[in-house]
Amino acid sequence: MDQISPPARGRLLYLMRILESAGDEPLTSAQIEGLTGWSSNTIRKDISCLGGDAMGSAHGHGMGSCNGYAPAALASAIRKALELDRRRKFCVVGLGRLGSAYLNFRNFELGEFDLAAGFDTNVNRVEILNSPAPLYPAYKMAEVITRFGIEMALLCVPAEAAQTVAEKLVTAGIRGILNFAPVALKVPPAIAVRNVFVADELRSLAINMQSSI
Amino acid sequence: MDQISPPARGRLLYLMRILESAGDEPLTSAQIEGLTGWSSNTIRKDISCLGGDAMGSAHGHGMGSCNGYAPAALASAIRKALELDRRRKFCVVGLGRLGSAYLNFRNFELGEFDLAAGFDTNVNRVEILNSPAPLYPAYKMAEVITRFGIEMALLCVPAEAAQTVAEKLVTAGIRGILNFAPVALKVPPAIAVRNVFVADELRSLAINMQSSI
DNA sequence: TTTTGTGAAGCGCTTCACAGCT
DNA sequence: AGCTGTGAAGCGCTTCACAAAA
Repeated sequence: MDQISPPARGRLLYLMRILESAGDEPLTSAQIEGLTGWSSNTIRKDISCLGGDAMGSAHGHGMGSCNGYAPAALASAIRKALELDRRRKFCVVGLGRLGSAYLNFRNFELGEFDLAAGFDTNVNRVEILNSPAPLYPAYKMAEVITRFGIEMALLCVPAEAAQTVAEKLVTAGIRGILNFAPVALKVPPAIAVRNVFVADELRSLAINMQSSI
Repeated sequence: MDQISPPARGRLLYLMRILESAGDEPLTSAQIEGLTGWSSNTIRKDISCLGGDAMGSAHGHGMGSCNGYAPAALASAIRKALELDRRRKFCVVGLGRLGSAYLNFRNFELGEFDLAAGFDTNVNRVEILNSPAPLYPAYKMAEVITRFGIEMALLCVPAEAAQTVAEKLVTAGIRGILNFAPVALKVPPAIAVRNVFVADELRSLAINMQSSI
C-alpha cells in the first residue's frame, strides 16, 4: 500500500489507544475485532498498510511466532507509519472554563504533544490561573508562537470571537487548529482544522441510538 | 435515496451549523462549496437524500425560485431527515474541570439537548458547584437517570474510573455515551459511544498538516 | 491447526454530466 | 443564463477467500 486511507488512519489511531493500555500478551486480530467491532480482515489489512519493514518487528514475542501482534511493537510501528514519532508543541487560546480545563490535562492524556503556552485577552486570568505552562496576554500571541515554535492551537474562545482569533493564529504561523467553538471557521486551505462540536457529537449519538432499536 | 450514508450525515450536521449562523439570503451549492471545501455536486447529492417532501419547502425565498437554498428551511429539512426534531436529555458524569466546564455550556451551544443532571462521587463538589442543572452524588445515578428519562451522558471522569462508570451508566439505562476519558470503552453493542480524544484529534491534525507542505 | 498477509471480488460513496426548472 | 436534481460512470474502501508461515 502506498498511502494509508483516511478511514484506516482513524482506526489505527484508536487501535494505538487500545494497545497502549493493553498488557504484553500478543493480541490476535480476532481479539481486536472483539474490542473494536471492526472485522479481523479490516484490521489485518490496516496493519499490512504500515509497510513491510515495520511489520517484521511487530510480530510475536521474542522471535517470529505468528499468534498475534505484540502491543508495544505494533503501537510504535503505527506511530512510525503515521509519522507521529516526533514531539510537537501546542497552545491553549481562551482560558475560560473549557480552556483552563485543557491547561491542566495530564501528560499521559496528551501523548507526544507538549503544552507550551496559554493565552487570554483577560489579563487577570493570565495572572491568577495556575498552570503547568506559562500564560500570556493575547497581544503576545504572535511573538510567543514564533519564539517557541508552537505548531497547533486549542481554540477555546467564545463563539463570537472564534473567527477573529483563528485569523490571528494563522498569521502568527499556527498550522493546525483544534476548534472547540461551535462555529465553522474560514481559514486558508493550508491550515488544518478539526472541530470538536459537542452538540454535533450528541446528534451523532442520537442518530446511532435510534438505529439500534 | 433510502438511507443517508454516514459520511453524508457528518456533512449535513456540519452544514446545519453553517446554516444556523447564516443570514436569510439563499445559499447556492457553489457558495457552500466555498465554505466547506466539498464539491457542489456532493452537496446537492447530500441534500437530495433528504427526501422529496422536505425539499419543496427548502427552496428559494417565498415561492420556488431556483437560485440557492433558504438557510432556515434547509436546516429544518435536515433536522427532520435525521430525526433530530425532538429534545433529548443528557447528564454530565464527573464534575472535575472538564465536566464542570460542560455543566455551564450555553444553550445555543447545545441545540436540542437539555442538561438534566450532573453527578460526582465527591459530595463536596456536588454541594459547592453552581450549575444550571441539579447535581447529585454518584450513588443516585440510576435513580435520577430513570426518573428524568435521561438518554445520554457526557463521561468526564478520570481515565481509571471510566470503564467502571460506563458500566454503571449502561445498567442505569443510558443509551448513548460521549466519552472524554482517553480510554476505549467496552460496552454492549446496543449502546452508542462516541469518543472525544483530544490527543487523537491533535494526531489527526498533525497528519493533515504534514500533507499540506 | 491457528493466524497472518494479500490479491481479487464486491460494494458504497463520490464525481460526472446533463436534463429540467426558473 | 444560472442553478438544481439525478441517473450513470468511476473509484476507493471493505470484504472475501486462500496461500504461506509457525
